Amino acid sequence: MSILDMLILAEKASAAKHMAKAFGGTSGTVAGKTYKIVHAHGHLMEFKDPEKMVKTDAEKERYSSWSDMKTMPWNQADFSWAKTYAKSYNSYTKKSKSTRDDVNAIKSEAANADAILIATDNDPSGEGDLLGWEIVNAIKWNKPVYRIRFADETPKSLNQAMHSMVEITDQFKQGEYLKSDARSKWDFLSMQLTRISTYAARQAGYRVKVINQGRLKSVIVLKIWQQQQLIDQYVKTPYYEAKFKDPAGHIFARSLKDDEQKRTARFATEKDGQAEVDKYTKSPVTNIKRQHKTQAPGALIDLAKLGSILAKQGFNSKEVLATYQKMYEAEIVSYPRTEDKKITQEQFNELLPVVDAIAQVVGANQQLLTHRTLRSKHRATEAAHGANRPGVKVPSSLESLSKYGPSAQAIYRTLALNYLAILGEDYQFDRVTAELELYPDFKTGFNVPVQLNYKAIFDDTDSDDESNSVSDVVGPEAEPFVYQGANPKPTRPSADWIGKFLEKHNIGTGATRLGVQAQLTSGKNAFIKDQKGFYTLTQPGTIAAVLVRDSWIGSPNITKQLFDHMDEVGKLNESPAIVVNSATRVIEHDLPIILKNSRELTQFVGKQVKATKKYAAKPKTKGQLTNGKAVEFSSTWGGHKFTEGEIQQLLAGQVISFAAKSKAGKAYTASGMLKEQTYKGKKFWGFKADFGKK
DNA sequence: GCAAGGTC
Repeated sequence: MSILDMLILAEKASAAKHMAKAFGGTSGTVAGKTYKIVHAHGHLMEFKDPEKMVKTDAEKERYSSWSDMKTMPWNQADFSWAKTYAKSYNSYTKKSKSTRDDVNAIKSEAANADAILIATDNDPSGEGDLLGWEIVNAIKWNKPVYRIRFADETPKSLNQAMHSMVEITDQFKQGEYLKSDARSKWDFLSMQLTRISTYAARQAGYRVKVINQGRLKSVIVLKIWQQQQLIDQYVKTPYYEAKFKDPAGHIFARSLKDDEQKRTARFATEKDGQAEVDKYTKSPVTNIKRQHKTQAPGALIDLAKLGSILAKQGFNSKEVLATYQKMYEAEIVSYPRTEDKKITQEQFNELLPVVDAIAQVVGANQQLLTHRTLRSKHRATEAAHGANRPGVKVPSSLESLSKYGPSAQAIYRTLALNYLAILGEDYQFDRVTAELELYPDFKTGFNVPVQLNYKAIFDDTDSDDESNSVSDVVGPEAEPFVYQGANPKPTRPSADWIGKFLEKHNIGTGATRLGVQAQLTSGKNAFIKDQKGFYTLTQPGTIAAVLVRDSWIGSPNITKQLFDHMDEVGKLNESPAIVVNSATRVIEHDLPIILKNSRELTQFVGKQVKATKKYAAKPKTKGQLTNGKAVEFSSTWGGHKFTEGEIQQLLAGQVISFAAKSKAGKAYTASGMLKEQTYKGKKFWGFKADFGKK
């Protein structure tokens, strides 16, 4: 006899905490059901390695290969799609640990319940459904499963959700689960492109570790590479154009809308420009208009934007993510991994009593914080977490935050000022416009600040605005002059620029966008070098990019297509198998392209190669053991190449001896036999010397 | 040694 009607499964600790608050405890009665709340921390399960999802020895060999391109594309029907406990990484202890204990803890609580309720936020990608079902399947649950979804974690929303729970016991009829499961399989299959790229780079003679490719990674490195090409190919082409200037320095110019207009107004030489200018005379300024305008504070920032602001101050994304996480756990800042850029009225109200204290800590002028209502442009009707902002717990000082990490003070200051700006009044300015009496096509326009208001707290505009120092006195006359301009230089790749690109194409999520950039910019095998937010590709990064030129995986369109099909799966209009199969179409298409691109690598990375030595995969010998088992092993050892006779002896399980060389170059006689060995947790067959008998 | 998606 069960003790509980319902085991409520939350996605993470903070959600479980909010539910406990909403329902009156970690266990009790809600909506007429007895319950207990447990929580995961994200995905607790993940796919096993490819070679561990297949049955036969031949399949295991096929799916272990990094060097035989004939083994790809993989046949996904060979896979069991079995999952194993994920390794969770703790940034405090810098240790990774299996989620086995977490799953078992949930399992033992479930033993007391009649049903499990998957309770995660209303994420249209279905990720909450997937991680819920992963746990339900892992504990071999065979009783009813229910589902609630909620837009935010306020008691009101959570209690409402409890009154509209639905039964979803058949997971294969649940669109959200099916679509997200298909997405995860698609992404998993895309790992073939990493093996293909690694192989292709080595074949081309590059001593590389792993050349990672995927929907995010490939798009990011290729985009940076293409932009770098544009910059390298950029030729500054000056042009000379007639403009006018008044005594205060205001420029009067024509607005050149298309290329045709630009061609007729701009000249290639200064001489021709001067000839054009000579056609004009000094002109009185007329039609001066002064219009009063206002501008409300901009949007609140998300994590990617915060990362790019701090990058300019010299903090790297990896450190910012880790420090932010620690500050979130201390409740000093709000939940990090959100895509929300607005907040709900409740979230606004919650913070209102402490805004003066926050202002004091960051040194903002409290007298500017007069707009104590939430503007509609910042208000969301639903937001699970709300935009990144300070928490209700206010630190005693900025200095006290240093214990969370090097960027802690900068994170808090930036978040706080950005948030406090929405409590400032609108920026007030005069828009002044004027034109020339003799040549009315020549116009000027500029803004004169009247009251900075919110901009005095946090200025969100890029600095390419008109200078504030221009005088607001226009005219009375303006004289023609030769203006020298040039075609614009392509933007330098930066964290901000990549963030906007990914967001525009809907690639990755708020959490993964910054995470992947952190991954690509750190470690020994980094693909991107980050210099105060500006990106350049390292040598392996350049190799990764060149290999995916003209490929599908390097195109933002592949994610769009994947998501479009996922939506159809979600509506049960399309079979998940079609989505998963489309990954195989990508491998078929991209494999020959990557191999072809590898032949052009020297053209782009040739000069940067440190080790010019050709580097090829070690030659392997295939054969059969006396028990019939097929094995593959290196055909050389210690500088010695096994003879045909030695290979037969090794396969027969015999001990052989030969002249070998140590790494230091010392000659000795090696004796040993063929053995199954383990390297970094992976099993392989190879010659094993018996040093005891040497 | 591999992906992207959650999480700490």
